[in-house]
Amino acid sequence: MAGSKIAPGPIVTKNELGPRARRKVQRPQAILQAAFEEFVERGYTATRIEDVAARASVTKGTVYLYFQNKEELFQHVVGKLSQPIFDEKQFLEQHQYRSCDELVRLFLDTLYDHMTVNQHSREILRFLIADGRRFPTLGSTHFDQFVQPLMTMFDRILQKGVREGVFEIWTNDHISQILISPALTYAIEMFLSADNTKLPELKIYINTHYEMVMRTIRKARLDMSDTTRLRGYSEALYC
Amino acid sequence: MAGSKIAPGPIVTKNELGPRARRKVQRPQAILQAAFEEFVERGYTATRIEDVAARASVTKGTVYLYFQNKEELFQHVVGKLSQPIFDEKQFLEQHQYRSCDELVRLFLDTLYDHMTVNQHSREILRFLIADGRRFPTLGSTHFDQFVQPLMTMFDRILQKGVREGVFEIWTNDHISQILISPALTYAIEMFLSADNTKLPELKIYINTHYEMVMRTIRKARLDMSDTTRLRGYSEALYC
Amino acid sequence: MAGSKIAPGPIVTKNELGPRARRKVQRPQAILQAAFEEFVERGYTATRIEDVAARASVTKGTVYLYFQNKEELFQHVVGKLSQPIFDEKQFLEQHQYRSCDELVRLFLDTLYDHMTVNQHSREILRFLIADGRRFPTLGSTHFDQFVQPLMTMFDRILQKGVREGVFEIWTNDHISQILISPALTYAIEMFLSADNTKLPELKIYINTHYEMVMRTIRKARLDMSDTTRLRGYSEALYC
Amino acid sequence: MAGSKIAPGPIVTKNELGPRARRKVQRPQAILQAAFEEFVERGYTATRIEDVAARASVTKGTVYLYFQNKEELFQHVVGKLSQPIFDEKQFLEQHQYRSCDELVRLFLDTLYDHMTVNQHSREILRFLIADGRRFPTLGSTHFDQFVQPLMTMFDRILQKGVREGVFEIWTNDHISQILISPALTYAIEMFLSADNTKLPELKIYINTHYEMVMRTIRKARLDMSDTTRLRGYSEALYC
DNA sequence: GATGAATGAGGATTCATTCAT
DNA sequence: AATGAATGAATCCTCATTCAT
Repeated sequence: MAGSKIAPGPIVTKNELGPRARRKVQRPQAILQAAFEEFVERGYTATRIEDVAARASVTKGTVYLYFQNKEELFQHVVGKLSQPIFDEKQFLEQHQYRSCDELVRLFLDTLYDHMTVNQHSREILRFLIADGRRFPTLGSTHFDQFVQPLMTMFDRILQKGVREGVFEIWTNDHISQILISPALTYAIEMFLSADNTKLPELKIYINTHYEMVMRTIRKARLDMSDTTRLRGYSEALYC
Repeated sequence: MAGSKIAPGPIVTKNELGPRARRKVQRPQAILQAAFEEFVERGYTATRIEDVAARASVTKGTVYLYFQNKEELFQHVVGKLSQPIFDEKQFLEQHQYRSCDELVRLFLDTLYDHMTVNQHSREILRFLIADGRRFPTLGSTHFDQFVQPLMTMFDRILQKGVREGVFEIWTNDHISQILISPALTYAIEMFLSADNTKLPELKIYINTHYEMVMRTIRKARLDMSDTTRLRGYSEALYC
Repeated sequence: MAGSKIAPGPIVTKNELGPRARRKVQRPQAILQAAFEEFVERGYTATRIEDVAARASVTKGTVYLYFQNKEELFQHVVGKLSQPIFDEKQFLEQHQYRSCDELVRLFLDTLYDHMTVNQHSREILRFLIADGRRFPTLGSTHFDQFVQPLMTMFDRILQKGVREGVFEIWTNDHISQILISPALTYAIEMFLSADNTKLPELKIYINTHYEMVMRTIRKARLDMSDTTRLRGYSEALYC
Repeated sequence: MAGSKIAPGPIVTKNELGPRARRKVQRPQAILQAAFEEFVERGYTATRIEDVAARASVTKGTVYLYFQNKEELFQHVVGKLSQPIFDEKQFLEQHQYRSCDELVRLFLDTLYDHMTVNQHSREILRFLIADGRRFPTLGSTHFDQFVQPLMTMFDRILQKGVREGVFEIWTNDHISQILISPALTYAIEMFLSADNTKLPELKIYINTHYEMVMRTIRKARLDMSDTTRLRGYSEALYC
């Protein structure tokens, strides 16, 4: 920009930024974070730009310095959240020597962990549902960017299991979606219960979910005689 | 509930109501219906009382004749929706001679049918999620009135199956909730996909869901040599 | 509207309006008048709806009850002003026995009268000039509705004079426009001089204007010895 | 005037200015020019300092370095424009041997030329009319600096004609103003017609204007018998 | 009971102006 | 001298709510 010609302030030889420049980089981040929190707390319509600004410790005007308007701000917030929560390749490589059963368990653990720990991954759902009508693109965008990758990865694990003869999938119709569903239910319960009093204890919930998955897809081995088998590896992974 | 004020006093066996009285009874119903539709379409904040009024073919003032304010109107709308979608006793009596497998299937069919056909049953979810923060009571109210009964009924079916020796349930922790989850996922997908292009075909989806449930809970499949393999432990857990 | 069904208030048999209805008719007029005055005083951009409202003794909201937004209000104001200031047929019939000289004088008198007495007829010019860029349609609309009729009428008078042999017009090019110009100059001076101190005295100004017109178009003056001096050439040009 | 601060200190006979000093001189000029163009395009209120700055290739801050605030900037712009468009003495000396008829024609040609070619001379009018109320001094200032000199010069030509016995002025009341009026009308039409489609062809318009003037003021000579006299000199001057 | 005109608090957005760099 | 990030007053417009008819 024009600034480069004039080189305002010290000619920075090192890679340090002046306080102005540093702030200019941080501001939009701070605003996005503040906006996220406000949107989460109140929803799109009820969120006031002024509150976003206050939370980011700036004033109204500053928000408009970085974002055209409220809608654009919202889109940016959601866009940032829609990023895939974990990298497929990395996941598979990292755990390439695990059994398929263990992969399923790891997948679930990672998924619930994200949902629980990472507020972002969870609250985006609320946006999509609450303001989906107002921003029709959001839904499909998020689906492509966030949900689809999850599904695909789970599918890969299933297929791996099938190839290795440990899983048996009787249909390809929506099977991943159905098997993952309890995680969604849990997420939704999380924001339905204002106080988390009635919320299921996560550990136990995952156990049951995992068991459901395994019972659904594990190949029935004729020579099974160890009734405690299910317990074993589950406990090995999850303590 | 609040509905009692408004509820048309169902059983008017004798003399019909005069036109005045009839209107007095119908007006609030019409307004509630209109409000429901508007709230569904736009969410709480974005819904304007005037639009509700117009949709109900009355004027703003009239709305305030029957409801204190916008918030009360909303509460009434949600309250009305939260009523259980199907009656447990009736369901069980009606199908008392069915096998447990069939009961599960019937339960699922009924559930999906309600969600698909009955906009109310589906959209209430959106309310809860979208405006849950604004109305903290909603979540738990709805849970008690709407979700819990569903859960309980499914539980009864499971228990019946266990008693009859066809189902085997290894845990009591959230099992109903987890087994029903795919229905919730479907509902959410319904309002996330603006156009219903990508929506799974319902029949197939239910089939997979049903299969998942049965594989999870059905006692040792016939083609397995050891049909009793899991019994002991399941009974130990489930009392 | 809905009101008719219910007939609010007394069933008015005579042609009296209730206080509400009466106000409803008067309000838009009052708002338009107030808007006109504010726009005149400050121009489009600097005029605040709230001030318009205050001047009309209502509140902001009421203005928006009758006009979509500021721009529409402005358009209405201008539209109302653009109406022709006097009726051509009526003017000609009313004065059919006057001499052409008298008609010219009457035309000028009427024109200046409107400009002087009727603030509207004068101030519209300011709008067109000041905010013409913002509302491109205004200019041509006003020209068609307001200026063109004036011009046409003046033309008719000239032609009448030519037919009767008292006027002689050597060209058709913009002659009306040029002969009327001093009125425009006067109008503009009127709003350029904040205090009307330096303003020409109207009567004298019109006299000079009239004389200018007559000297330009009157056929050979009587005190000239050669009354036919210009005839040939004028007829050649004007057909 | 205010211009003195900014005016480049006209007579720099000796040593050239260094780049710094040169910029110090050029900046305000560039800003004034940019401001002029923006004010012309949008009017006072709708013009944003930032746009002025951008057009002058500087930043907002720089504008405030040279001008206290928006209003002062505007005053400077108008002040600069109000300078007389042509020098009376120069004009008269330059054309001292022309006939009075020719002087009138020359005067008109110069006037229209300025209005047409020189955007400044024309647009100042728009300022005065559009924002006259906001800046009451503007009107009279401009009148004194711009209009009055024009009028006076035209008066001088008339008086010269009278002295030489070719013009006959029957009154002193506003005669110059009235005779010059068509030029104003033309100017106004220029900015009323967004596209210059309907605009009169300038050459022809001036011809008619000139003819009007001459018919109004030329002394009726008894011995006139040459009906083509008017054509002659008009064509001589204007081809 | 019903109406709908009127209200005015509230929120999005703009932009002149300041000032640290 | 120049920059441009930050400010916040100002203004348009909306809409829940009231109340005279």
